[in-house]
Amino acid sequence: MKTKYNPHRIEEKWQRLWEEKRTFAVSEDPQRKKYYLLEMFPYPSGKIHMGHVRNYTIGDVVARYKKMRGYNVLHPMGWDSFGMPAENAAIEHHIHPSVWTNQNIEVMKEQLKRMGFSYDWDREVSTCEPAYYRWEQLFFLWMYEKGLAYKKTGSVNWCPHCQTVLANEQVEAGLCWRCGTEVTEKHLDQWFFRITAYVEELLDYCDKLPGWPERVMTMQKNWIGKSYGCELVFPMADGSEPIRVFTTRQDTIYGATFMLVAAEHPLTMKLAEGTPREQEVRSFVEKVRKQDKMKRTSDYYEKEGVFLGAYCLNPVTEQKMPIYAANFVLADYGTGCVMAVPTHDQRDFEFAKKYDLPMVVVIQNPDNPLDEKTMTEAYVEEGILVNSGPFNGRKNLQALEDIAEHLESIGRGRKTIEYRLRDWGISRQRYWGAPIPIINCPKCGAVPVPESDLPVVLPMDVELAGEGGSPLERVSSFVDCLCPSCGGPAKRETDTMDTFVESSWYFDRYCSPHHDEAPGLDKKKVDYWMPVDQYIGGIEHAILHLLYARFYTKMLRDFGVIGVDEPFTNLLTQGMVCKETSRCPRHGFLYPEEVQDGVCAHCGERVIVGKTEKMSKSLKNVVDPGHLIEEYGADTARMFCLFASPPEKDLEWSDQGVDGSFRFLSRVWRIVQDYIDDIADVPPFDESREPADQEMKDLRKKYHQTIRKVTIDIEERFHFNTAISAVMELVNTLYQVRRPGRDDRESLSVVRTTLEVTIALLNPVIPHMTEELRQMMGGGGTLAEAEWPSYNEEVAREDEITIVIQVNGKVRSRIQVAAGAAEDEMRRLALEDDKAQKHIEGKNVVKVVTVPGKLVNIVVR
RNA sequence: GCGAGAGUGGCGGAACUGGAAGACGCACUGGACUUAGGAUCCAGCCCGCUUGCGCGGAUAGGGGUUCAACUCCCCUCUCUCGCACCA
Repeated sequence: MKTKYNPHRIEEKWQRLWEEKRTFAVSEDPQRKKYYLLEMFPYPSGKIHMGHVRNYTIGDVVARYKKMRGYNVLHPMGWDSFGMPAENAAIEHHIHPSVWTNQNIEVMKEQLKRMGFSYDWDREVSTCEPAYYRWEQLFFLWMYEKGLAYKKTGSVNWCPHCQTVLANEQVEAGLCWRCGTEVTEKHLDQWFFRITAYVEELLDYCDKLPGWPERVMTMQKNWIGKSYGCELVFPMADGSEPIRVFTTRQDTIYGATFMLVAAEHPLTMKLAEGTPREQEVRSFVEKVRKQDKMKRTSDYYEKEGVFLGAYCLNPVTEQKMPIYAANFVLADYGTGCVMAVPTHDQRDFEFAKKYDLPMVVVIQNPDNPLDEKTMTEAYVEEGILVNSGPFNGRKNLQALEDIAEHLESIGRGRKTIEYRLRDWGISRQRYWGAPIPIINCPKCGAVPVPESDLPVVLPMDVELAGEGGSPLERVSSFVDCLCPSCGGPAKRETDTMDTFVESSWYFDRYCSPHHDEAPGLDKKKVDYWMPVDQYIGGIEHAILHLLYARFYTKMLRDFGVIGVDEPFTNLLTQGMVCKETSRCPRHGFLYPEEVQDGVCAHCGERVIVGKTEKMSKSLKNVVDPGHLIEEYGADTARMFCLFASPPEKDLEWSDQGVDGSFRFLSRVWRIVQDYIDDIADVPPFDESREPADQEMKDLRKKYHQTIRKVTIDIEERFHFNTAISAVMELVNTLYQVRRPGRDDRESLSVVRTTLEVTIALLNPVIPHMTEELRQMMGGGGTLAEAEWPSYNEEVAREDEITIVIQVNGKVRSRIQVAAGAAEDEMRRLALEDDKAQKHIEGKNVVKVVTVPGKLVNIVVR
């Protein structure tokens, strides 16, 4: 019986079957080795895109592979379902965020199921449900108690478009990371998580996670930005409160000739107040505040400042140093004040030149002596200390430590460490997020909601108009409440939490998704599954999400809720899905379906093909997975995503590539159909024997080699593209084999096993078709629950090898030798070889290099 | 500017620790089968000279180490990503 490959019928059939049989449902089994495979959960934005398809296909292959290898595999899926788009949709389409979100979840869940991913859907988690965020609120209370959550007034990044506060990390080059609007400054009371309490451990473990890509670790280290230095004390000339600065360059202290203060620093106005300069300084500060918002328009601002009319003293030279406010000094790094050493810092140099301030060389260039009067830029290299009192003549870097100690001994400084990392601002003036469980009482201040009153549920009856402020402020039934402490009238906190909080622990929740007792995590189950063995997701989360999740994990560990130090043992950051853009001179960017035969479907103009970029709606260079499945089926979509490039690289979309993948699937399908009648009642090959027929012997060897190659490619490198290539070779080989006669049962059994191996190896990639073929061939059960094929190293080994003969490094001939040929033998055969002889003739053989199993190189002169 | 990564046929990509450059696929060319095919099967396919065999050149460019370099070292160019006044 021969049938045509009909992906839809097959795929829907097996998806139904897996669901009915609960094939991928798992529970803790201490007898078996666990494997926790996790892909970053999606935001339910509407429907899935190719980025999801790729990410989840990669994960699914690993999950299915590990299952076949006998692991107890946890492979969950859920929804990062709080966030601004739901609120924007509510404003635009007058639909409640929860309705919009749940509709999207339904659609996307259907799509994921249609892709055939092996999720345990019983563990589905949706972060916008009170059953989820109530535990987050509980953690918040614990954090508040321990001082890990606190409130602070501060200037924050404000996006006028989204009407919300943004974390530093959400501001990219002065623009809102979501909408690209220019970010302004606003002063508000904000909630913060004290991530800095864990800064050392977070940094430490950067070197203890060998399963993470180097560059992600580097990015995290840079983000944390640890620097060793000194806090130095500069007395004021008039004896008032001294100025403290942080520096990593205490070796240049003798060259510090003036002092810089951040314009926004309180000290700036304090020093200027009541002096004739007050007006001038005030307008400068205003100017800098505005400058800040124009970050994007200029690469670097021109360095500017204003003299504050005051002086401090250099702590070692006792020289008077004028104090300036400057636009390039950061208020929130170090102490907000900087000692200026114009000779050895480029910024200070430019500043000194502009305002004609004194310069003293303190690090001399040994090769090319410096002179303050002729220098055109700061000297920032190493050198010999000069004009530095007792430290003259020493190498500057080697004196760093001694100078620090000297300053400490005279009470003018101490060694400190400074970090770039700031505490995590989690307040959002938004509706669609987890409420912060705090009540603000006019008498008692901020009072935590009692644990027994959790969850603080987001009210459903809310009006979303899109105007400023938090929508929750207008819901009096939510806001007005009684103070848990004094019983008087109070107001509920209306800020909601950053959605990165939800994604900082969802992987823990997957371990016991229905556990409804505090703290929402069943320790025994979490201990069994955590940590995540393999995490897969986009590089765009290299810093924020991953750093927050690491922080949260350490904190929950310290709360005694979980038992691991780090959440993700191995991390794979997959590349983006890209496609060329198409553009019509009249209609702008076009969707692929708006282009027909190279012309615009609307006006017939020739389409301009642009460069390849990440698929995005704005460029319209997107392929809808829905259409792809409709046309080719899920198996082809999966196949293409894996075959086109290795997972960590960007994937360039190619319609022809998709065709090619489909063709290969058809080719596999056809060859099974071709043999199906002949092998119907033939058993698999009995591996304890050897086929009599040479061709069958070779075919058997080939499938053993293929199993080996595919196993290694998946196991060691996740290189599915080369694994698939290997199976393609096997299929090609089978096509080449002379067809055995109907009564040649031995040869047919080799063919049967070849087909079975092909199907098993491809199962993680194209699960539907392979299940169907196995069933057609008379296999029982499902491949999903079958064992990964094994190979015999002995059989896989080549018994004859091609040896390359080189003369002076150039390939001149190739010979076949037995696999175990001795070096002498190889050498003899090479020297006797006719083709090699021609190149040796008349010359001296100087040397012969033999590499067993590879080559012989004859060096002649 | 600093840091990380990359650069291989017409294209996507192979080549693990230095040992046959270009696996596999796409595109292209030819053949077979066909009423026909954009289906399928088979074959060819880095470039140049030869047009059989053979020879030479090729892994961004230049230099080096080595019997041997896509692979290691130095310099230059290009691209991508991250950070970007962090004192």
